[in-house]
Amino acid sequence: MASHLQLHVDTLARSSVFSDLPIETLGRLAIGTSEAAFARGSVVFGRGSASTGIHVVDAGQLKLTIETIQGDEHVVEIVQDGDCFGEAAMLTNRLHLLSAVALSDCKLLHVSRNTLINELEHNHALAQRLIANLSDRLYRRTSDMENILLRKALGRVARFILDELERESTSPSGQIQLPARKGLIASKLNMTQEHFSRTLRTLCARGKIAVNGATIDVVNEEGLRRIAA
Amino acid sequence: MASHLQLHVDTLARSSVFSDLPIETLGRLAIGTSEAAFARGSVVFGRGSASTGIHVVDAGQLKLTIETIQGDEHVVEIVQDGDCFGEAAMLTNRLHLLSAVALSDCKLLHVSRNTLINELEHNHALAQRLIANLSDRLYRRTSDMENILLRKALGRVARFILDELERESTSPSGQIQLPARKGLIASKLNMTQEHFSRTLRTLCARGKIAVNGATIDVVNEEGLRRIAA
DNA sequence: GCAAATCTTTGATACATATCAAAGGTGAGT
DNA sequence: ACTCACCTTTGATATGTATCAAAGATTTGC
Repeated sequence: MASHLQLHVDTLARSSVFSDLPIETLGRLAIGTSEAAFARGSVVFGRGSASTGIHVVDAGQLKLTIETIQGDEHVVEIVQDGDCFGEAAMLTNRLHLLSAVALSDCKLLHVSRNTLINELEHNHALAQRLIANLSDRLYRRTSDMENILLRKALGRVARFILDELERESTSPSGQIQLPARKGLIASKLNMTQEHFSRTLRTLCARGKIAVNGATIDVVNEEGLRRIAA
Repeated sequence: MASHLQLHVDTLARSSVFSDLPIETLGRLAIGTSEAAFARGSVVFGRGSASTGIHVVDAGQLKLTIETIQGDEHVVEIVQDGDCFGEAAMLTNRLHLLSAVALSDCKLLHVSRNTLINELEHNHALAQRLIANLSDRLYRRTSDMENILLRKALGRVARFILDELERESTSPSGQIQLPARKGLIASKLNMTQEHFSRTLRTLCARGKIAVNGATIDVVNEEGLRRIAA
């Protein structure tokens, strides 16, 4: 039992929201935390369901999507190790707008609403972490909107590649790995898979990039920048 | 001087973020607060500028937009009395993604970054208000994305009208007032002014609504709902 | 209350992107 | 290694929405 809790504490400490919080805080949160595995393709929560708490990804990858009744979907975000999701619905006490679906087998931690709300009642450090988390999310969401609404397909893809290039300062300069299947990225960029594929080829034809499966080499960064302006 | 501060305290108390906070908190915030008037059309802050604090609308109406260098713009939000804006850039300490432009003559309060950050350092009630404010904003932003990305023009306009209908529980049932110029609403719904105009006429032709200037009567709510599905 | 500026509607046309269909790849499980 | 399922590419066509242009309708400022 105690070791169970200790594992949860460790996992929480590795997440972006809860890292660096006092061990006592994590201990109290861990009591209201449960772990669950989700197989590839399973739905963690669906649009319109009530929020029961916040989810933290321990392992695996998930997509957060908005969907129509007819089955159209749009990927809003792809989350993985250390990310958390479902905060907005929990904190506003409203129904989930997004659906969360496992893209690979996942291990998730679930911190219950009550536990978090109670802790938040008197824990100022936690409140500050949450503020940082929410404002960052809001900022990035605004940035996504900017990319989707202001640019045409060619510019959106160019911007996406440049953003990835910046995020992956680790890998060999001038090369990125697509973070998910192309169809999902296309969806996040608000275009069809087919159109994404064609757009990538256009960028190749213009000598800006070279595509090799999920690997993209940026041949002409300055040119990309001009397209993404 | 003291009366100046008192006025700021009153205004802050009328805003959605700061209302119901202890008078002492508001007093401290008021010290770092300045008031400014902005004429119609003037820019409060532009995209890419550094955040200096948070803005609270005392009177007037503003648009928050994302813009391209070429001058294309998209309205992200229309703010007015009691609303505040600029939180995300301030709290993440990043540059403004949005531009804020006065749609009418405005009176704004500006709470400086330092003042707010300092107060936030030890004021838990304020932190909780900020969390509520941010999560609500994030939730609504997600909802906007849903409307823009999942529906075609006809559906977006239908959804917009239904949302307004719900917000305006005050006015005579089945009637709404457009909250801004049509061109701005069109932009918020990610379509041209021309297309918005045509879409409105289509909804009239189909017997769902009746348009009279900025007043829209909902003739067939159920039909609208079907279109907005 | 009138002129000027600004907003809105309408029409004709062009373009970006979606959709449908089918072939080519790639990877997982046996 | 082989098959089956799934992902990706390519092609042909359809459609939604933007753009350009100009006439009406409001609102603003003097």
